[in-house]
Amino acid sequence: MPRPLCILAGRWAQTGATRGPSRMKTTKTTSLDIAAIAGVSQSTVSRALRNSPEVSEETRRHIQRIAEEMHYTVDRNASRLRAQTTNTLALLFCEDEVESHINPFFLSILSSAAHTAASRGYDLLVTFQQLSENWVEDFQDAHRADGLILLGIRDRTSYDAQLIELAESGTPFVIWGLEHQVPGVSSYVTCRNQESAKVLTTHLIDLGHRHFAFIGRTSTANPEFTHRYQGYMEALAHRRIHTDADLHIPANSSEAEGYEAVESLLSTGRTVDAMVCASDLIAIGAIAALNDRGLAVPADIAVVGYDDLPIAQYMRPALTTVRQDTELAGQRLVEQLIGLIAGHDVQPDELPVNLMIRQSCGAGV
Amino acid sequence: MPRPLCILAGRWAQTGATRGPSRMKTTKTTSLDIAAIAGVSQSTVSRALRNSPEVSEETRRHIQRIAEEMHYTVDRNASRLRAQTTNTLALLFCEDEVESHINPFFLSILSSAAHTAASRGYDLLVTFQQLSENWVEDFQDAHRADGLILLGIRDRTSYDAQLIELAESGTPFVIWGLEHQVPGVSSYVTCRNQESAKVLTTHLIDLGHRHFAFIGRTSTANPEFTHRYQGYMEALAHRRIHTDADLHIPANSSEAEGYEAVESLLSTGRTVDAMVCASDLIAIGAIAALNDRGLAVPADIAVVGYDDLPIAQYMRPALTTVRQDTELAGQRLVEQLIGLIAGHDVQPDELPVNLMIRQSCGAGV
DNA sequence: CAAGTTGGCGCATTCGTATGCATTCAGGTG
DNA sequence: CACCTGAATGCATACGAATGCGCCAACTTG
Repeated sequence: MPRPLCILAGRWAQTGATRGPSRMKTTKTTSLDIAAIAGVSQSTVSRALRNSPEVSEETRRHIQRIAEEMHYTVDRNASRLRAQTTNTLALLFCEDEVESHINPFFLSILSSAAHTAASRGYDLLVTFQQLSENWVEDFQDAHRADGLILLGIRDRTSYDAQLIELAESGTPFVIWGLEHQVPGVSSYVTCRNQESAKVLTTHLIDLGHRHFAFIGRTSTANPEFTHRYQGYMEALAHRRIHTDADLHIPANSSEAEGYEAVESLLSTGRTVDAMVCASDLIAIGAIAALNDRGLAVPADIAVVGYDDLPIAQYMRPALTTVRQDTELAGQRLVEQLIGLIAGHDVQPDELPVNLMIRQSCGAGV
Repeated sequence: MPRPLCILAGRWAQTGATRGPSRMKTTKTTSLDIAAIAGVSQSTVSRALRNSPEVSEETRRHIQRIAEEMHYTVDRNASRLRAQTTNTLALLFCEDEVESHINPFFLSILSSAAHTAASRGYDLLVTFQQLSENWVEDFQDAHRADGLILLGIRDRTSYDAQLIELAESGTPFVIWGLEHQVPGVSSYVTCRNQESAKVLTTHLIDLGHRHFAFIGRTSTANPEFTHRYQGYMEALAHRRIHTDADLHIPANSSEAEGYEAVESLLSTGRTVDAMVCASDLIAIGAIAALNDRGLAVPADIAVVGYDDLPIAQYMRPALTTVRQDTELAGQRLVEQLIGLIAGHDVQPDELPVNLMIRQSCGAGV
């Protein structure tokens, strides 16, 4: 028996002058149209396009070919409404008012995260969020995103309450750079900050430096910098090198604060021959300040940073620093988040890093 | 007569163990729930929350208060499906395979665009798009976004066909840095590249430089650089300063190409005392190359860039460059796009720029 | 060969909101 | 006082895809 003859959905050419000027609008192609052409039901079309095992191989191919020919694409809003999902991940840059420009470092994470999300069929929503606002309602209740990626959370204390609320609401999320995990709900990705800072500092010691300073604000509030500081102190302790508390200057990650930190350090008149900066931005500011005081890097003083921004290898002297694998980071953030959304247990990642030895430490080529 | 007694929608506490482990799920609050509590119909709730003039001031306030107390938020998927809109803007970073890392310059545009979009009630979707893929179906047909913002289109020829297709599909879009307009459908935002390059070059001439080179690839393919080059040539012509064709070295916007360009320039043995780079990244690479050859900036040779990346003011010598107002750029891109979506006629923007005179040109403080 | 099994598909309903149209009621008019 | 007007609200449906359930035919099995 032949398939029943089908009537093409008869809704065409409603010239909808609603929006643009003179924008022609034939009614959009729907799964019903495809069904009619393929001679099957709409349900079958839906299943075929989602690769459900319930449709036969043959029918599936038939439908998929027609869909492609018709340039049909599943309407995401309808799909999402019905399935109660968003297929969207939200990436939040958490901003301080203090820090006006975002760390360029995050851009490469963003890029990698966007690629990974796309390849997994997820959309990526980007927002820049103030501390004060509350995300939970926005993202969970309004079905804006299935899960969150949090970048730039440096000040844990300010965020703690919100993180707890977020976790309690059951919204899956992953954090970059802060070891905060609620099994089944949230996870994190960090780099081996402490270990790498220790290696980096040891390298400076091996080069003969003995008078160290550390620039970067540490506190429970600032976990990455704190771990780097701990690694630094470990290396010094291990080699029995003394350092004073006033040789640790707080600074957030910006050129400006790096600059200021060095100015205040120099004004104390302390002797320093090596400076470990908690980020490249700080190092860049620090080197500028040193130059302005007539001090040469690395001849008079060695400086190292952390992040390996693209600029690091093109500065003169080129900056010795620690490269974090931002591509992997973005990828893992997304993969973990998708795992959490699917209800899996995921393991946090502590990514390996690479020491990039260049000239600013006095050892480079 | 009192309002009819209302029955609370009786759908609660279905423990849906579909997704997470042990994730409690009471049924989501809907506009029907709000309606029941407020003692009105769902339609009225919908209208009240959208501030429709059809509901009385009193009812509106009543409903809005209840909605707030219940932490109710409109479900975006349902709303979008019904209204056939997405309230979403897509921002595409158009990538070359060549250029692996994105210009940090774009990050600040992104940030500003995200803020502006949010304040207008739009979501911002970010993707990194390959040349080859076709956006039209994805974004228009699948209701992924109401309009597109295109960043990083440098090579016009490769994109032209796609831009035309996009315009024909009626998808509103705006482009950064490329003067491409289809009235009612697309528009653009650029900076006054030519004018500012002329001013910048004239400044170098005033400082006494006479032997110029320009580094940056120009072609119809690369409109921003081309305009900067034109401004540069205008300034030279105006002051009757001669320059040869081989003193114009092509380079895309990256440190690496800037570096190479200078190497190839120096290997020709030509005398040059001022170098105009089409972007800061190029200038950074160029300065590195000069240093590596033992040439001092600005003592032996002046170098200027374009973009005013954050790093520019912290290099030593600090880089003389042209600041583009990225905040305004992001804002205008979004505002134009929203205008186009609403069916308005919008005017392209040519934003003013600022000359940032620092040390690398030999004039700075 | 009858009875049970299963792969493949269709029917009907559902997701939560927006909106055209019908309805109601208060106030104004001739 | 009958009638009209308009403001405010309710009713019913549509948006387009996903999915539980039921049906049918083609098998398998004893």
